[in-house]
Amino acid sequence: MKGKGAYGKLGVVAATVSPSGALAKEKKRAILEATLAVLRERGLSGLKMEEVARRAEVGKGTIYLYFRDKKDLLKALVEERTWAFYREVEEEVRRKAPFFLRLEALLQKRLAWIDEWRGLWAAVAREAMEDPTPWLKGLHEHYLHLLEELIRSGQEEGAVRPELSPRPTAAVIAALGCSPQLETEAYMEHLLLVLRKGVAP
Amino acid sequence: MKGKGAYGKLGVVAATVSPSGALAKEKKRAILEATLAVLRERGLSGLKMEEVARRAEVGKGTIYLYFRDKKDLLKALVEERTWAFYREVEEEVRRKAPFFLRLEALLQKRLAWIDEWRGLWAAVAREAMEDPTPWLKGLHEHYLHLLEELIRSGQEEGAVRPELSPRPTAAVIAALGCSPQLETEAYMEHLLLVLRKGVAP
Amino acid sequence: MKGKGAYGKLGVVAATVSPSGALAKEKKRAILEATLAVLRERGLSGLKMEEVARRAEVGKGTIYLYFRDKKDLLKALVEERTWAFYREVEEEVRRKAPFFLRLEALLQKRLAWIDEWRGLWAAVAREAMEDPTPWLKGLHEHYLHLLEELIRSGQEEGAVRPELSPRPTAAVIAALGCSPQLETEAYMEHLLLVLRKGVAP
Amino acid sequence: MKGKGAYGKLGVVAATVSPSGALAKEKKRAILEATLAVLRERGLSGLKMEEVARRAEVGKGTIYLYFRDKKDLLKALVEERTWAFYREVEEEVRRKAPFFLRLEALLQKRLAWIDEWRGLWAAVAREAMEDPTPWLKGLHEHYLHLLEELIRSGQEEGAVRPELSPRPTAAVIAALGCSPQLETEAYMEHLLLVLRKGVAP
DNA sequence: AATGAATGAGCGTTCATTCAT
DNA sequence: TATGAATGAACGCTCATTCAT
Repeated sequence: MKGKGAYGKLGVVAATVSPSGALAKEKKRAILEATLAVLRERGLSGLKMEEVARRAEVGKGTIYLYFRDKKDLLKALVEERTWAFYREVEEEVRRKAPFFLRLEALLQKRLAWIDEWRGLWAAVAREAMEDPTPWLKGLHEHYLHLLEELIRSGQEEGAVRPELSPRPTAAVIAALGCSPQLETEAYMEHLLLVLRKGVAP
Repeated sequence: MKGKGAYGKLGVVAATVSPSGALAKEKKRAILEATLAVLRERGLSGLKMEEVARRAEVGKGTIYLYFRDKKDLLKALVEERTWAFYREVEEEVRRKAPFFLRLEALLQKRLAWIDEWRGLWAAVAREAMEDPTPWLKGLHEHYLHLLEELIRSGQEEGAVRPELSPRPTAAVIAALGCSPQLETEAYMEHLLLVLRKGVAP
Repeated sequence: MKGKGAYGKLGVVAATVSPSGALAKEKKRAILEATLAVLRERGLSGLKMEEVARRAEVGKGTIYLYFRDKKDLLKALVEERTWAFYREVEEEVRRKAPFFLRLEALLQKRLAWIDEWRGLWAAVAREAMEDPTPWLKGLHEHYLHLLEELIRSGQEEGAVRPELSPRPTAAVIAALGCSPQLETEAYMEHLLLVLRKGVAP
Repeated sequence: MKGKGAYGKLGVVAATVSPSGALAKEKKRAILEATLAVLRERGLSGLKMEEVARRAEVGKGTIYLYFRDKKDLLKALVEERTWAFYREVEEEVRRKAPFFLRLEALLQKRLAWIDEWRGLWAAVAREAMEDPTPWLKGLHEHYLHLLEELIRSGQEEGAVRPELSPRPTAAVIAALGCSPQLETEAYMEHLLLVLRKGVAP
């Protein structure tokens, strides 16, 4: 935060200090990907900037052209990955397909996402932000909205019991896979049982 | 030669049997308690041995009389707290009381436990152990058994729908509060609806 | 500036965070001495904490028990050395001895001091403080006062021409050796000529 | 292989003869000027090549077309500025004008020069050269010669007391403003008193 | 000639761990 | 048993320098 003054003569001062351009985006992506990979393999305390650089095949200093510091890198990672996941969920929710197919695909994505983080998501978010609580709340709210939308569309489609209120049901679905130890099979079995219209609970 | 020098050649590793005695136990407890407090306040990367010592009102070196190193301290913390929680759950499960009272008390305890860790539980466990997966699986299995036992006793008591299989239902209950953002109210509402015998789902 | 909280049970919280005690003072002194030595040999950009530690025969981390950071170390050095010099000057000024003996001794001390810093004094002061100007002004004012006192005592003693005003004369003496290149011999010759009562200028 | 790699094998060191041409000279000047500006504002440790480039409105790499490295840049700066000052002094010394006017103008220039460097001159010189002492001595000798010449011309003109030897007097004048804290008013007062012929000292 | 993205050696600083007391 | 001053390996980050364009 020292000398970010306007560079060059053109007023095209990028929003970030980062190098701009198409292949710059590519490099940024590579760094984020490497970060997650190291995080999964070595855990939070095993996350060293040097190894991230090695993994991303860039110089150590290069990371600092794209991210202010380690904290900023983690923040970018958490945000980017979380929104990417939500975009996928959104797509799935709005896809033209029978409710239970969409539900299953969505749950698979959720599990993949959980697995991707190995339970470190919350801890990384805490490292990344001063007070992560409001941000986390906001994210979760967004997720719940998507799931509510899914339930409603399932009810309109006639696949889901109409007497279920969307919000609590969404909350239950949201809980899936919060911990890597959950028995996903059993969880799904329960969901199918509870949601499916015309089946005795 | 101070610092992190070679760990005792000739196997003369000072067996960390810990000081014995009653007030020694008390000191150990104070250290573990301080560790969790610092963890909650400062996060995983903010956990410094020095601050733990200050909080526990002992010297920095004293911690090393009770725990081999930081990793060992974390391991002890995770184990101690987790088993303490399971003991409470067990007690609740076996208490002589109507099913739904026990269920509610249990869910409250679960929420308190979740809140206690602020989502750091998994990350701390990863710091503490080389390969945490089997250990975590074992723990969770134990928890599920307790919940299954609860469901069964509820069915025997006639409070829970007999057609629910205990295992999947236990899995759903176990998921409660895995993330601090879950809507616990909604979650409970859903559970009551689904479990309670004689109520249309 | 993180956790300076009260240590120990005794309320004897030292003014600094530094370890207190007699041999602690000794260590602090050794570090400061080493700092100046490195500074003289390697210049400002050649001043590495590691070499200071090696020179002071302490561990690198030990320096940080006595000084907050490099800047703080430099600040302590500048202050300590400067005041030490002024104390010597003061002693000389007030010594019971003929004026010209005191003047010569004082000028020798000044030269030793100048040589000690190798012209880096001002640069080090700038590294050490946010805005060094007022502090420098204050120091110099103190020095000028001492020299004025010297002139006046010389005049009372009858050794110095009474028509010289003390302040300007003090300013001229203060200028001696500001740069290591000054010809001290010539400078002294001039001073003797100008000051000595009863000698044609 | 980027970074600080081996300096051209086979002696293919791009002789830093600098780009030639008129506007090339202009660019070199801009870089030197920017260097001094940054030095004054941020001090020696705050002197970053990047900021120099920004100030000079050239690319960072461009600096390396005109100067071998940072050290070379500093050396060029010290030399250029010092000689420029001496040229001004020389001009003043040889100007056709009454002695005391020339003296005053010279002292003003000296003060401006001192102010320009903010006490960093010696430190910068030390950064710039391996062993700066002989070079500094040479410079100072040149300055003293000029001042001696001034004194002599003042004596020939009949304005300066003939009994003063030029060398010591030159040394005293040279000392003016060696430190930014000197009381220049007082210093001048003293000089006028001492030098002016026909005035009782 | 000019540029600035990329690099990595190097440095300041932290903090888990030891051990003399 | 208890302590905290001392240590140095390790890590985050900087910035002079290079070189493809």
